[in-house]
Amino acid sequence: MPARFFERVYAVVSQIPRGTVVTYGQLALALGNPRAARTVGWAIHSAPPERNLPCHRVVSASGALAPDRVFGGSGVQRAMLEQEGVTFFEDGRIDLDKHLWDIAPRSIRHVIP
DNA sequence: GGTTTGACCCGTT
DNA sequence: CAACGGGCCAAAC
Repeated sequence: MPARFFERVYAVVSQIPRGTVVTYGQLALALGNPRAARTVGWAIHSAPPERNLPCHRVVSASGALAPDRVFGGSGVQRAMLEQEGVTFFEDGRIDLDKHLWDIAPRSIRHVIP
C-alpha cells in the first residue's frame, strides 16, 4: 500500500535543508503529479504541528510567501526564513535563484511512486 | 457516490 | 506590470 499523498508531501518537506526553500509545484513534480501543486498547498496547510515540519520553507513559484494569517502575523514567515539566511528582494519576494532547493531524487526516493 | 475546498500555476488580457 | 480565468488533484463532508 503506497503512503497517502499527504504523508509523502510531509516526507519531502521534512528534508528541506536550512536556508533553502521549495515551491509547491516543485514538490508536486517530485511526487510524480506535476499538476497537483494545489493539493500540495492544502496538504501543508493541514499539516499536524507536532510533526515540526519546516513548512515555512515552502513558497509559491513566484517567490511569494503565504498570507500573513497562516503564520499568525505579518512578517512571521519572513523572519523565520531570514534567520536561516534566506534573502529577499525589495518587493518582499524570495530570491529563488539563490535559495531554491534542488530536490535530489536520492533524498526522496522512498516517496517517489 | 457527488460536491466542496484549497498556503497553486500558467497563459491570456 | 496587475488582474483574471480555467485547469488540476487529493481529502473532507
